[in-house]
Amino acid sequence: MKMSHLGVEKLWIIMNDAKEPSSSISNFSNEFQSSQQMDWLRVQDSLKGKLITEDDFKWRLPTREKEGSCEILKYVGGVDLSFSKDDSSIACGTLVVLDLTTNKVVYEDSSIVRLHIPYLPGFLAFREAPVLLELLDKMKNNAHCFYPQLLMVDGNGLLHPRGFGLACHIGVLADLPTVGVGKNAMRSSEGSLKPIFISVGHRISLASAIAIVRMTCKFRVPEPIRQADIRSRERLRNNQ
DNA sequence: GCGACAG
DNA sequence: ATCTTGTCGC
Repeated sequence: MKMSHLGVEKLWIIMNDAKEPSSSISNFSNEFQSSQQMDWLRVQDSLKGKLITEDDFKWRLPTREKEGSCEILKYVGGVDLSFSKDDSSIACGTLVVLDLTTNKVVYEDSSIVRLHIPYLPGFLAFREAPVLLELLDKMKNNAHCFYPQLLMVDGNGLLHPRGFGLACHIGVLADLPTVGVGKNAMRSSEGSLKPIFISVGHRISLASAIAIVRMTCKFRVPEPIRQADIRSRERLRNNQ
């Protein structure tokens, strides 16, 4: 009840924030964009109702002690998009899966697409999620044995103006535990040299999210995301 | 009026 | 996100 109230308030604010444009073209364009954003706010609000922000998985973190018959976290996925320098609407979405026991990439798939949705702060998911969800879907439908038990997303989770960033969006729609990894804060906070911003995506607690990111960080950015980033850039360079 | 604003 | 050169260090 509180949530729906909040949603309505925000719609109202956006409409009243819209400045009066001088030409009717931009008037129409602005109104179109506003109504689009109203839809998006409703989608975010509704998906947020399904969000789980605590540990909700059957596996457990790898430890050095030998565990019983419990499933151990082994396959961690990473997703990222790269963009063409010539045509900024051309993007390559990439999904990789790392085996934590060997630290090797055991799965890689990517897709080059033309994006029609612009990037708008706070609405990144509507631009980037579709390609990534498709890559996940393809893997799941094939019942691939390396399908990730957890997914790291290049973008924020709860660290978002409405508490529903790209990592949450993908997590809920794919029904997969996700962790958000941001490389810039929405509100700049230069406390460290170059921090990364870890936030809860879906079906995981912040403590677990941090622990898992830690154990996959060879460099600043956790390896699953770093590999997705490197490989998507590479594919865009060669192919198309 | 100026700066901020995930990727 | 992308543009952009060299440079310091393992």
